[in-house]
Amino acid sequence: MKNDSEQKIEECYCPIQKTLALIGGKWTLSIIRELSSGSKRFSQLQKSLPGISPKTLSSRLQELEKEAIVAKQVFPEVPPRVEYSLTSKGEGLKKVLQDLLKWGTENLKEGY
Amino acid sequence: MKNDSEQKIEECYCPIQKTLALIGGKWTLSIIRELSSGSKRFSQLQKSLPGISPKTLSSRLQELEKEAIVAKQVFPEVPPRVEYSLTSKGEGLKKVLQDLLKWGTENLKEGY
DNA sequence: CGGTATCCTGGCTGATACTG
DNA sequence: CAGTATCAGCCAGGATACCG
Repeated sequence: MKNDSEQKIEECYCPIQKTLALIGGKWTLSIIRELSSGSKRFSQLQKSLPGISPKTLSSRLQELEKEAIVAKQVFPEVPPRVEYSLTSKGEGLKKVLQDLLKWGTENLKEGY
Repeated sequence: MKNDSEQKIEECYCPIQKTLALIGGKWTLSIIRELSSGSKRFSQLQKSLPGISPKTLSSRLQELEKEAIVAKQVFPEVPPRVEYSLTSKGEGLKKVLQDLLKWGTENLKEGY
C-alpha cells in the first residue's frame, strides 16, 4: 500500500534538489511568509526582515520571480513603487511547506 | 477551506528551516535514496555516490543518525562492518519528499 | 573497512556605497 | 524608492593523508 508512491522517489531526485535549492536560501522562506499576508514593497520587505541586505533580497526575489513563485508589479510613479506578491504557484508551495512543517515538528529533535 | 492550515506557516518557520537544513545538504537526498533500497555499508555508499568524500559522507550520516533518520548498526567483526539503514522516521520523510518531488515536477521550469 | 584529521577553495551572504 | 556594484568573510564541501 505504499509501493506506488515510493518508486518515484528512488528514480528521480532532480526536481527535489531544485525545489530545495529554490526554497533553501537563508531568507527565502521568510520572504514567502511575509508575502503570504499580502503584497509588499521592497522596502517593506527589508523592514520586515531585519538583517537582510538589499542585494540578497533582490537576488531571492529574482529567483522566486523567475520560477513564478512571486509576481512583481511595477507602478510607473515618482517615486517608483514596486510590489511583490505570491502567485498561485507560490500558494501551492505553501501546501508543501505545511507538510515540511508537520514532519519537522513531529520528527525533529528540539532543544537547540 | 484553507485557512486552518495556512495560519501555522505564517507563525512558525523554525521546524521548516531545520528540516531544510537537514535534508538540504548536497548529498543528503542521495544518501537517503540509496538507503531506500535497503541497508548499505559505508563503502557501498561511497561507491554508489561517485564524488562524495569520506568526510562528507561521514558528516551527513552522523547528522541523519542524530535525528534518527538513519540507523547505524555495527558488527563486531574483523574486518569491521557497519551498516546504515532508514528508520521509520526516514520512511516518513520519504512521504514529504514525494510531495516535494510532485510540486517541483509540476511547478519548476525545466531546461537547465 | 570505516572512518577522522587537515588543509583548502568556491559560492553564498553581509556590509556598504552608489545610481536611476 | 528600488535596486546594482563592489569588496570581504564564513562555511559546506572537496582532496588527501592517516589511523584503529
